[in-house]
Amino acid sequence: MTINEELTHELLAFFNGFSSWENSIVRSSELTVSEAHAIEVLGEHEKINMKGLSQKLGVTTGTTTVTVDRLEKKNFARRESTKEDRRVNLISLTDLGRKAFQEHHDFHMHLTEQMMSVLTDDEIKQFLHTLKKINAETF
Amino acid sequence: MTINEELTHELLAFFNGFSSWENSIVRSSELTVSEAHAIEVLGEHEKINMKGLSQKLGVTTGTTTVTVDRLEKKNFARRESTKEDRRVNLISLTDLGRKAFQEHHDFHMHLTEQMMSVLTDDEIKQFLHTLKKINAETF
DNA sequence: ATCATATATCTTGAAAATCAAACATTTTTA
DNA sequence: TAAAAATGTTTGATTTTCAAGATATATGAT
Repeated sequence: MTINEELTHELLAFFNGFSSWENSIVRSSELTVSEAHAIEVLGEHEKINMKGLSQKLGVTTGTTTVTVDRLEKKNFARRESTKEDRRVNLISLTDLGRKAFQEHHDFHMHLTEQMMSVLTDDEIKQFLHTLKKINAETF
Repeated sequence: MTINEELTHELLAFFNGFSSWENSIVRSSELTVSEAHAIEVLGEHEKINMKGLSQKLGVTTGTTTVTVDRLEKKNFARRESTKEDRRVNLISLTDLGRKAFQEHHDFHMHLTEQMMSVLTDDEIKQFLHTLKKINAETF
């Protein structure tokens, strides 16, 4: 087995593990999966338009319209149109949405802590450095 | 921003990036998303039962029943019951399923290569080592 | 051996998630 | 200004999912 095959295997295991964890967290919360994902992104942007949100989520804008519709209906997010470009809707979290974000974010922080607890300080630093590089160059 | 917050942020970005990439790959293939995920898992196990497959995928067994139904209908996988425990179905890929796995796996190998191309050899080794540790201890 | 409990899987009914394509509106470009 | 491009929504269909209940089988305690 080449190192790239090993890496591919571990990356997939990591992705599936992360995904399973996320699903079980969301299942026991007030949010649906797509709502949670959208809130994760919205929590890191003061305001973001539909196109940008769709790209971050990796889905079509049509799908995002549906998701944001539901977030608005549940009072987690709001749309706001802009003067500069009247086609654009800027999405942001409401106070309630921000609260949901915090709760979900806390779970993620716990997961991170759990993952890091098996590593040395040097390994953690190196891991962060590598992740940053990969994210910046690949995604 | 603490290092754990940074890590959480980068992990989420990594997960979303990986997810978006996977979606766009699958969209341009003959497989649906859930079929592709199931095939990814099945490709790494000679045989696996419904419960195990469900856990690997992070979904309920009911959902997995539907997915495997479709894989069987499309002749990508087969169910096989066991003598030892007659409740259990062992799932495995057909030749056609194995071919689909290989094609999909090749895409993953390319993604891995692309990600690794921005790292030094040492960083790659360290990254693999860290991933293994995290997967073994966390998921 | 029998009965209660646990386990593995499937079924059902409903909701959520998704896409592609068509549409409306607005902006940009030629 | 007219055509092309961009942003977002709608539509119609399919896929994906869950929870809860049903079925069949296995296990454990008596």
